Amino acid sequence: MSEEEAINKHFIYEAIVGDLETGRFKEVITRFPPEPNGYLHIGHAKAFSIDFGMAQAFGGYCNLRMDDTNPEKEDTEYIEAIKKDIHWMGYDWKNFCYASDYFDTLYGYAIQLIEKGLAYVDDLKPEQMREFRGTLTNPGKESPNRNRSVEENLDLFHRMKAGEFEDGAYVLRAKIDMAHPNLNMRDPVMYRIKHMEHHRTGNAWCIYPSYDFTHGQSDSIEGITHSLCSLEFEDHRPLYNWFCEQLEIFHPRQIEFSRLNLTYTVMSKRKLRTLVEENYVAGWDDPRMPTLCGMRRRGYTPNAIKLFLDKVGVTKFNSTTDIALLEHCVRQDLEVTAYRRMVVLDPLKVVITNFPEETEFYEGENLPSSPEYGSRKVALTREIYVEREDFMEDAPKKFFRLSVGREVRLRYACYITVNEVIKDDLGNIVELRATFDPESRGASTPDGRKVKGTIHWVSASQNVPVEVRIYDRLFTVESPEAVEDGQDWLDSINPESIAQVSAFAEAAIADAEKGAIFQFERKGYYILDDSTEGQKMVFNRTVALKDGWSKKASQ
RNA sequence: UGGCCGAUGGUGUAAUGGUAGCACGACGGGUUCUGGCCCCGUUAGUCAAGGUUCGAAUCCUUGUCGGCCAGCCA
Repeated sequence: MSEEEAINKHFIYEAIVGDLETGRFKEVITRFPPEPNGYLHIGHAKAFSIDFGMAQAFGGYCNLRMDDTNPEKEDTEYIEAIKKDIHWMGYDWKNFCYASDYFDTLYGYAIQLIEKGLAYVDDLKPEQMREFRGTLTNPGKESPNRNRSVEENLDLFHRMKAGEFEDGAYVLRAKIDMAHPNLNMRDPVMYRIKHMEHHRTGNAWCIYPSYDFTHGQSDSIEGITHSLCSLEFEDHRPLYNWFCEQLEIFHPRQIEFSRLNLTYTVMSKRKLRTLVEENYVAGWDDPRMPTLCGMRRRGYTPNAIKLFLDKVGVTKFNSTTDIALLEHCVRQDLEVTAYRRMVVLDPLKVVITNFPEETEFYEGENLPSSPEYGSRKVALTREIYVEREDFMEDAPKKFFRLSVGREVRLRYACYITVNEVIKDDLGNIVELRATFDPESRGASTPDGRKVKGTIHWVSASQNVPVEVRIYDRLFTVESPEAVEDGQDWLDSINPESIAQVSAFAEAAIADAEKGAIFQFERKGYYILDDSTEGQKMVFNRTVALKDGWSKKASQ
């Protein structure tokens, strides 16, 4: 179920096998190249699981490289968060690098291309550049500067670097083919002028290389054999290859796969940022966010995420995975790892009238399927709380819970039967009176009679009051990004994606450490929030248990 | 009406010229000290049309539909 599981032999795996067989490469070295301008989400987790996973599968290694070629957008704040999230997922990199480590080398490469007559300095304004580029259906026009002499290009490029020009005054472009059907090949920009401090190189540079002129060469410098990326870079592969060929440097192979999309959420960095900045959520690590830090706070485990990614697979098909699959995977993981505890979320008092004054203690196994994990003592007293929804006055025949005259098992403890319903002046049920069968202590009876229903409960006097945040899907529609005309994607945010209730937990919960995940029996999985302030514990609901009853009842 | 890529049940995928399988979901049943887990069953698919072949999801052609590309973003 974990790392021992056979690896997915997807098309990239097969491609690598092929490369090893033909001798194109002798080893497998990959890289994960995030831009440090946001937090990692589960889509990134798919990407880096492929990067690290393929390296691992073939006995190679993977580098972590910050793609920091644009000082406008990047921030060191994100770098530590990115490292933390990758480590959390259980991966480690061989080398930690920055694209900015290669600025000197890249500058040298640019000069080589100029000298070969394959790059030129252009002073076309951005609007002109757009005009000259042509359109999808029409070829572009060559810039009047395209045939500058090598000497002049060299001089201008040096002066660009020396800071003689304003932002945008000049760019360095590759000289390829203005009529190329792939627009990326129509003399793409290699360097632009930005008088801006860089988080690592400070003010050493006022020209910065573009993605296209950085990525492949960075891969090459690091000896990356397989540069795995998402589908939108397919169109850039010819350019990636062109630079490697013209520069005559080590030539990695770029292979593209489709990104992960999930129903009921959004995955674009821009939209996630909007949710955070416009306070639709409490932050990047809000448990409703698909960010790794959000999912961590929500109670998703690395193993659950890996299980999920494994089921999603790796293809070139643009797909949207049902979030129900992710939810299934967390349940699958937590089912066998999360200790059971009883917590009543919507309390209704029950007085067991024939119960002694003394507290009785029963054993509740932490993990009923694995007794070796031990048990805890559960206190039963004369007054207890049960879930309000577990009582019904006019109950249908199939309602296997509390109702007057119906015997029900208190989990781990004994059998009780409600015989009186107490209401307030408004007719609201405020308390139940019940009796227990002394013979049923231990949750079974000598006569072996069956009780169909078992409910969870908590002592009314020996419990721990806790706060519980019940999270649900962030959006009410499957595809929040597919907005109709006149609608805004923000309109479909689920107003009920968070609800907070005060609950009573059994005493054993008091020992829980932050980040501990429990199954609140019959309800769902909950994690003790890191930010738990004061003495009252706060739990976040990871996911509800499947509920066959409410499904049936609602039909 | 440019280029590149893609298309298998509702969803995500497997089958690499030889019985279309798995998982999720949905539905029905069994079991049960969690209406959970587990077990059993049902549902439902090769985008279309031609061609190659003894045989095509797979190869070829054409078409249809979908994605990406006209940042001095990545």
